[in-house]
Amino acid sequence: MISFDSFVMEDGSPIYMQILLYIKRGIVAGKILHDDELPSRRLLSSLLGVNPNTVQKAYKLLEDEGLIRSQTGAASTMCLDENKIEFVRRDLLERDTRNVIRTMRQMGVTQEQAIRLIERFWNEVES
Amino acid sequence: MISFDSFVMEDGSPIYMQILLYIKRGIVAGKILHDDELPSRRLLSSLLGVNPNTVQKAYKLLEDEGLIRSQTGAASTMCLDENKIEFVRRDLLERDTRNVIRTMRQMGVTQEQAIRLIERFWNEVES
Amino acid sequence: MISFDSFVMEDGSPIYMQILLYIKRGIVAGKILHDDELPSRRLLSSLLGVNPNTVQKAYKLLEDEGLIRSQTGAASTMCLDENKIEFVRRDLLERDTRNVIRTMRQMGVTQEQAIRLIERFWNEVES
Amino acid sequence: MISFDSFVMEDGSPIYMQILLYIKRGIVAGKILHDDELPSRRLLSSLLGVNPNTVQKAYKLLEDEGLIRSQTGAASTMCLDENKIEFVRRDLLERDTRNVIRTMRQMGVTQEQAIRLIERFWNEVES
DNA sequence: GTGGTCTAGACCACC
DNA sequence: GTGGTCTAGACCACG
Repeated sequence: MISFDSFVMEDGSPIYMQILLYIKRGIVAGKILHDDELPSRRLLSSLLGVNPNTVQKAYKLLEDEGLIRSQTGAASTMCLDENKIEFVRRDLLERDTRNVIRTMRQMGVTQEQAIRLIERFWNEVES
Repeated sequence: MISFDSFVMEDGSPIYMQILLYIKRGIVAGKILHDDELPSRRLLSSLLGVNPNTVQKAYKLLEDEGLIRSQTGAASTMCLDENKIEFVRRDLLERDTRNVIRTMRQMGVTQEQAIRLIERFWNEVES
Repeated sequence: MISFDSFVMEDGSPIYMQILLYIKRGIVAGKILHDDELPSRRLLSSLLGVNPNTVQKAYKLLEDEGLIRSQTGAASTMCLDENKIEFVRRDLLERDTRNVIRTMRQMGVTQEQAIRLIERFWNEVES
Repeated sequence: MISFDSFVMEDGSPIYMQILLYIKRGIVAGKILHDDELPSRRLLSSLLGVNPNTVQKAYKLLEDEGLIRSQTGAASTMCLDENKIEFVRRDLLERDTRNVIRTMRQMGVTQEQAIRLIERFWNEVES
């Protein structure tokens, strides 16, 4: 069963999108594998303290992307292969990195300063 | 007049918030100074391809924070001093860095890999 | 459920203000009581042929005044006590009366003529 | 020259509309007559403390209704006849009276109470 | 279904 | 031209 222990809710972006990205990042990290079972809508919504509809929306989008297989009466499972994983990896890793860099540069931070910032805060951030 | 040349619109967060943060990051970068003139709501909205009200919302929030001075019939101007700038800097730098790190860790990226990614993409990102 | 049967839309003042005043006048009239349920934003907006946001604005202002209690997923309800009712009564009765008198006097109508006009039209106006 | 001494600015309705109605009510009152001269845009705007454009807008609407005659280089003058006056009278007097009555009835005020209110406040209201 | 927010377009008052 | 407000429509999260 996929763990949501390290899920941290932020505000500013829709909850269903945060759930969706959390799962995609787990795929990139290799922590979420083919055939892994997802928690039920009901269970996850109670874990995260959100509405079941919100979880449903995230699952639905992942299913539309072909990353999740749902069947009534049984747990949804991940439906991955090397191609999909590679696609998600490229998409997320590059996009996130580029966003970081753009943000830092907007603040006038140099490459060296950015690296220093990451080193300084790396071990403080809650996992 | 404050330049929005390097503004890049993303999705996932409200447009008015992206505008607000772009300005705050310019303050941190030292590219936006006290008494600098802001583009009018109409001009900026047409530059960014959004509704004037969306710009208005960003400006209004900055005015509520005391970072902008508005008077009808004249251009809005920045209203900064050392204290305000330092406050914005601390707020943004930490928040952005922590977000980056959390995202990276969710993707199973180590500190060393994160630094490598930044080095690799730093010069590719449009300024 | 509070009735809006006798609501008549005019132009010249913002719709959200007309809705707000209609409710306040119902409070003064004793037709709207503590714990009465308000129609939902969507229902009322469709009844009046306006946008749900316009209703939302009126409700929000009433909530800010403490006259309405709202919670997502449930109907909004009136939140009244004797003090609030008396405050609204004094505010509205005087303000409306003074406006009437100023208008009439601008038109050169004497007190006697004004009373005659009211007597003449009183029973013609739709309730 | 038409006097604006008793003009009282309210909020909630556009200023240009208040000016327009003030003039129409003066017509109804018989205080404004055919061929009377209107103050210039510039003079009236400074008297009322508003923008010349706002006065211009009111004058323009009155001109469109045929109640005002404008000619460059000379003062605008009222352009009235019995028909127009009667039309304005019916329009304003009836509309205002009906509005008053509807407002009062919404507040649960009886005809007798309404008359009492008017008698009570009549002499208090600034002319 | 409920309340709340974000974006959009038109209008008002001012310079 | 400027800043500000009102109305409108779509979307989000919740019950």
